[in-house]
Amino acid sequence: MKLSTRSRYGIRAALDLAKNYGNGPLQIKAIAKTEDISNKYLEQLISILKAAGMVRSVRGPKGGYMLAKDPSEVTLGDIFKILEGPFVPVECLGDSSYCDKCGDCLMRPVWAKLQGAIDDVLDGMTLKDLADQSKNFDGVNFHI
Amino acid sequence: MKLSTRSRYGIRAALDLAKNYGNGPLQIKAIAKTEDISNKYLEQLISILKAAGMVRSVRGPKGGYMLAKDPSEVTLGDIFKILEGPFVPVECLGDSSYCDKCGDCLMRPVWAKLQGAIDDVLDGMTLKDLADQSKNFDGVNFHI
DNA sequence: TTATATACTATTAAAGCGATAGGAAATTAG
DNA sequence: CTAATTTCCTATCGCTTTAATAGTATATAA
Repeated sequence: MKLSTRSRYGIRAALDLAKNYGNGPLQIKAIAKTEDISNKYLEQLISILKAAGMVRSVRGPKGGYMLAKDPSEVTLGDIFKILEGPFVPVECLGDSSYCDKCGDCLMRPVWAKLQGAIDDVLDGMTLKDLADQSKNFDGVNFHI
Repeated sequence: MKLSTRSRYGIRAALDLAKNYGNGPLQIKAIAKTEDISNKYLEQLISILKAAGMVRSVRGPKGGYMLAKDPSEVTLGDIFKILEGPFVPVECLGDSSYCDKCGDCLMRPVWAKLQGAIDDVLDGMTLKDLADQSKNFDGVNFHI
């Protein structure tokens, strides 16, 4: 079980935006280059983030993207939920009317616990946390 | 982000085997019927569990499958790791030589924490725990 | 007016998932 | 010995998702 590139690319791009927060727009081309991600593919991912209200955009020359919120208010969980959908191990967790036997279900509490554990980790880390840490490194932040 | 049917089917089948532990082999046909899973597909999943040493088999009439260990020694994490592969958000977690900059990597500790949180939940629940709980219910254990 | 950058939509190759199919090999019952 | 039963093994298939590529339209700064 692995993460898709979507969330990883998304987090990298979002971190670049976070580090540039307050300094005007950052262009797809620039992000794609520093992160070594396909220009057009990254465009799609960022447009998803934009549709979800996480980033704003400016068109035309000197345009680009910027975070819509302060980096301290954006968690990794936010990015995940947008790009991969919420972690819902089984349908009935999100929709209790999915099945008429949820009350008797042996596994439902286990899945709920799993969901909670994952959310705790991802919601407990903000882009600001990461950006602060990245000051200790020179250049590239992470590589996968 | 959702679980595949593999681990869910696998857990259901393993729980049936756990409840039958000590009473001789249980046949694919029987498990598939009570769990309403495709016979042939379940066969493949159980053969994976067998290759991993989790179940034993007896061929021929009156044959079938049985758990190779006591249900108290089989965790949900075991089943997951066999059927879905270990939860390794990124390659470099399992293979530290994957990338020569793991020491500088900002995200690696985050992924490691996530992996730990998931493993804690799944490794903390055994088939015996589930089998004991299932005695409180009549018939079907869970439904997804 | 032109160059630059986002916006939008379509397409594609490859991989994984869930399932189906058919026959080989082992074992038991008669 | 034979027939029935059950696991074992491998191939295939339809479908969806992923990651990426491509092309055109639209907005805007200089």
